[in-house]
Amino acid sequence: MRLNHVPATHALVEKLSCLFDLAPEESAALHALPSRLVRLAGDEEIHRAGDCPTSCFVVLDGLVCSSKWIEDGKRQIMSFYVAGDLPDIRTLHLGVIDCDVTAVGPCQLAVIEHGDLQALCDAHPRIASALWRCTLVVGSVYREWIVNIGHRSALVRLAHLMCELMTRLEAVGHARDRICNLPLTQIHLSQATGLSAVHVNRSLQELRKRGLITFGGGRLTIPDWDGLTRLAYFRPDYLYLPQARRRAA
Amino acid sequence: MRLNHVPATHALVEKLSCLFDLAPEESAALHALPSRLVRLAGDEEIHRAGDCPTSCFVVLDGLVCSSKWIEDGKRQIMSFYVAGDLPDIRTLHLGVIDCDVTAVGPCQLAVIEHGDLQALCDAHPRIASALWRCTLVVGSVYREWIVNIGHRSALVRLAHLMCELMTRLEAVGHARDRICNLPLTQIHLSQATGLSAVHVNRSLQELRKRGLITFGGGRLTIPDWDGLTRLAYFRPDYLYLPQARRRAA
DNA sequence: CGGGCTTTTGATGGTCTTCAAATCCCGTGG
DNA sequence: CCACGGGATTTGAAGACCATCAAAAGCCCG
Repeated sequence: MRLNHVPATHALVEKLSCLFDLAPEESAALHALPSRLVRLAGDEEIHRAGDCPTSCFVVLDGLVCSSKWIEDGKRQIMSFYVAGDLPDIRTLHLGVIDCDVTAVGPCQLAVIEHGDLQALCDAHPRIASALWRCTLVVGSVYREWIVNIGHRSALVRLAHLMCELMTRLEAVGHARDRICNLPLTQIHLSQATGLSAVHVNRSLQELRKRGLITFGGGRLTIPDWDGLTRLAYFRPDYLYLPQARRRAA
Repeated sequence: MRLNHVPATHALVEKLSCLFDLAPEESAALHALPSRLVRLAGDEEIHRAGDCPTSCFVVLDGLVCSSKWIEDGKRQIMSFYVAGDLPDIRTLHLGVIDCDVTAVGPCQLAVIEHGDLQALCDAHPRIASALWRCTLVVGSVYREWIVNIGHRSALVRLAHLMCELMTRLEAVGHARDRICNLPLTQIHLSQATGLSAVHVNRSLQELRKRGLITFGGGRLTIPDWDGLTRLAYFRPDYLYLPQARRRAA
């Protein structure tokens, strides 16, 4: 809970400078943004549906997800968030949050008070625009998930999710050579894809048998990237990844 | 294609005044916003995936949807838009659009150039915030669709969609007494729910047999609202409908 | 009246779910 | 060091739900 101006600043500058050239005063404002560092163990709840948070956070490290509990005791995961993402920035404008937000594995977050973030947006419209844009990209990912869950078979659905996560982790430098840490259980995967855990298990075996992935122990490897993307019909356009700076990092 | 300052203005003032009290200068700015009226027949394409639109539009009347064509020639509808909605406002910040936007039935739209909308946002941050909020609500609807498609049975899935559309149409005064015009075919419903058209047909019959809905000929009636919402586990929270002003209209 | 789209019906089969139990894995405590 | 326990993974078998294929019937509009 100690005050620490470094973490959020760094992650946000990193993120926003991919979207547009930060002016000196914008950089300065970001550096002045107060934030506090929070560490969480796996499966810790950050927000519960119905909460009215008064702060937002940036994921510095680890994996976060948003989910809803369904009427029959099942859970649907709606999205994952990786380093640099702002999972709950919408609470700045919506107030009540309509889903749970949970740390999947051990996480490091930088928490920013709504007031500070709002002041930043008021003073720097281009930063506000960039944050707006971030929420629009998240919306685009939702759309792709609707496609994935609505129309694709279990095998393809899982393959697509693997492609997405690997691509997003690579984009922020958390994956290299198609290898990344991914603290997901097969149960998480079943909740994210709308499949039963048993069927996820069998589909994963099939993907492994085809030599497309290695997955287990919190680690994902994709030895045959072309094969997996072809199977998954994966086109990364919907992620709206900034091309610049990616390789430089 | 004629210039007409009335339509977009009126719809936007209507929409935004639900979210916050418009200051006189904000009202004035909205009234000064140039827009042109466009009428479309059913099934007319507004944007195609990959386009880079230079304008946005407000739905004045009718139904619009966004959709993607899947690899095997099928189509997934990701969302519907009713009067007052801004289906493509994200193009203001994202540039390329990643899905098709199509008129479902006959529509009336008010088109606004990106430049004019951007100028409005620059000059009036509270309007920009309100528009941002609108895109966040759309995101919330996406999340609920992921839940719906991912975890609910065909019958419940359709029931939920009916509840959502009726609620949204009522909120903008386009439904009364649980009756509304809804120019959807069963094929549209199948594309929106990820079900086969045949199964949609059978599920609709079941809903009718239970006395929950009447649907056909472009018209939806829900004689047993409580029964339908109970079946669908429908909780309208995720729509973030403004309570005020609704009844007054 | 005819053509095209939508809706409806029937029959079959595949994908995925559910239930149940065994195995594995890993951290904990005796 | 090993026994224990709980969660995760794996396997098997049965059946539900939904997709697919095919074709008939209904409907609207030219």
